[in-house]
Amino acid sequence: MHLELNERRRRVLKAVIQQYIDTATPVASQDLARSLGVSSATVRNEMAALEDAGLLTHLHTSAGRLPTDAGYRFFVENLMDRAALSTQEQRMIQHQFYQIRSELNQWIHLAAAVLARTAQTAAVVTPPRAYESRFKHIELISINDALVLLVLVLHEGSVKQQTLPADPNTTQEQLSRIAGRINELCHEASAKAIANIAHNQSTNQPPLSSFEVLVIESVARAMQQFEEHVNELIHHDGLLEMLHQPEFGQVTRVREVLSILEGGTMLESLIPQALASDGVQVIIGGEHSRDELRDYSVILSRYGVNGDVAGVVGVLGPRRMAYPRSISSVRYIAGVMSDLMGDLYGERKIEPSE
Amino acid sequence: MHLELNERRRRVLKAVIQQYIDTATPVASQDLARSLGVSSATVRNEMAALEDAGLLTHLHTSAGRLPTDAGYRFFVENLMDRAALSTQEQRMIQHQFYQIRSELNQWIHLAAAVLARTAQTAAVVTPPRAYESRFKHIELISINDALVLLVLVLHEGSVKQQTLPADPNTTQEQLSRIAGRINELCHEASAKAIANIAHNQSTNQPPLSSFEVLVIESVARAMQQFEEHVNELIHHDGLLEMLHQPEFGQVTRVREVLSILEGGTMLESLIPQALASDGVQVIIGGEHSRDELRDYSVILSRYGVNGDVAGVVGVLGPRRMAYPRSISSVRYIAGVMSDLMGDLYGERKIEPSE
DNA sequence: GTTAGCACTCCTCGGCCAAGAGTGCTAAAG
DNA sequence: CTTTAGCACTCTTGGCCGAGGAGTGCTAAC
Repeated sequence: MHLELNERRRRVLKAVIQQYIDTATPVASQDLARSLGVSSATVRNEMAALEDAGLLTHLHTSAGRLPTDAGYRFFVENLMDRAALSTQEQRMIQHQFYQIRSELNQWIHLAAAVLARTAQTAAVVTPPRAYESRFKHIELISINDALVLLVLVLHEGSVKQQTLPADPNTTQEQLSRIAGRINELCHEASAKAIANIAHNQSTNQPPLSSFEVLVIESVARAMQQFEEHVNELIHHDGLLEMLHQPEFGQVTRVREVLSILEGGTMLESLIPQALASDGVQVIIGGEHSRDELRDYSVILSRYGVNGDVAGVVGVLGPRRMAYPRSISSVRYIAGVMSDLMGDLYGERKIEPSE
Repeated sequence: MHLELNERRRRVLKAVIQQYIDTATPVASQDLARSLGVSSATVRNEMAALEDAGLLTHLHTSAGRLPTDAGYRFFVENLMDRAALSTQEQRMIQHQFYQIRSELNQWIHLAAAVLARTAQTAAVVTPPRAYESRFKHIELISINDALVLLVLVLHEGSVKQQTLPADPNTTQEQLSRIAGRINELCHEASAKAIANIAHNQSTNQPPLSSFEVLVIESVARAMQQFEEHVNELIHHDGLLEMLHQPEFGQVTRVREVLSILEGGTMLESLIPQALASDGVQVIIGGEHSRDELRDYSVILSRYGVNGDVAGVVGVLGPRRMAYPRSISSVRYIAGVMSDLMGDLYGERKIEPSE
């Protein structure tokens, strides 16, 4: 991967990629001659060499050069200026997260919005998910004669709600007592452990009422669903802005992007991969085996608290993407979100029990 | 609006519109001659009359006819067959809602998905919102030494969560006691009433601790925000499928739709209008004053429990939309959702107090 | 009132050509 | 051996033209 390239050849490659990212037009030898202080013929020779090396290509004889996947890859790994976001931008982002730090379920909206604006492409964010969710607390609230609202709080802070049928005339006091008992029974338990509590009735003293069993089973089911992330949704933002990029001149491109985002590729393939990796993942075009990604690049990072709970944040854009800026943005925002989550319950890791 | 049109002329108009909806191609006199049992010349005469009446138009001399806004309007109000969904479809939809009836926050996802598939256009759904939200219940859950999770349940069943800073070493028992006191203080109260509780400290006996005031203020703020629907989001689905329609041949169309959905037109203009109206609203093309809607039609219906809590469900598509099917779908799904919400807490309306 | 016939209009699409962009090669210069 | 000027060559792009075709509007006959 790390090819032998002399200094000037690297400069040419870098210049081609930067200009192509900037203008979306194949770059001609003439364009670089001036800034490199050599003639266009010399640049052409260098370009031809880079093309032999598989880093550049061109669309037809009389067209300028543009990078291949390998070219972009080399750029990202060896050539690119790793510019961080300006401190001003960092402050703004921090500030916005600070504003809503208490509203957990707005995080993903904010993260997607900020990332889309900062990286100037479409952003994707998944909500944080526990590897193994642990029970924290339930609450039972009477809604009317026959219905009860079950609010389930999981350890990493996510809240699930559900309604359950109840015996008529169950009072709120009774419900609170029941909730209290279940909270003790299920304290810190995993989904499996809770399912067992409902099934191995005999060990419970006094035995559980049928309503209590129903509640416990509902809790177990909700936690299992949560772990299998049946409900996991990808939130995205910035699609509209991305459509102004020239690569989206025809509607099929738009359809491709939408079907990557909403049609499963993201969820089935990219997100799991990002969850399983450390650091920022950069996937350029056809490097990924999924054919529908051929013309797109994806930059993803896990965020969260190590080994405890994690989500994914990142961007999706055309292969011709502002890699330096996008990578910095993804890295920075993943960091901010991880810090915030650390504040919320990272400490618990250090002080083992509550 | 209700023009004088003889029977045959109505038949011609209806046939033109149905065929145009079907094929997206201007319809020629020849196309209708067979099915109407007259010659193409006769059809042409009728078409010319309909054009004079402002119900049809054509793009250039040698092109077939297509409906104007007024033509579609006449069709929707006087000509269209009001076919209900098949009982099989109805059962399927009912069944799907039944499956997730307990998971309130999945309703809008399901509704949008089902509607998009049934009506075969893009669907939009807003979550149910109370006209004036009333306090139901809070719960305070210790997350770690310095942070507390506040879970707020509103009367119509929605749940808000928020984290608050707390004195170190506050125990869960203390928090539960505080929650209990606040639950009593705020019982069934409105946002304003709760804000007053926090401000008119003097009336409280014993006086509220600073943490209690913080909690109450947070509750009041959350409820106010909820009423002003600062956070109200429109969920949509089916965009990808709609892009296969021939009107989306160029990307500007896609941008237009996205900016209607996400750029404010929906939220600022259409949703409030639908919330304020009874029944199914049909807005055809330029009938609405917003220029960006010129080429689109919108069908919206309020759903919910009358005077208590309501949301909006509907579809957005090209003007050439399958009105009969879309209108039936929107009406039916709004009905199903209203029924479900009625089950949840509509009864309360009949039995005045809890 | 209906319809056959026909002239007329306007769009669509393919082919063609000129202009332009940019390369690759060659041969000369450094 | 590297660099560069020069030039022929290739391929795209955009405009233009003209044939073909679709569908109308009108007129005159039924």
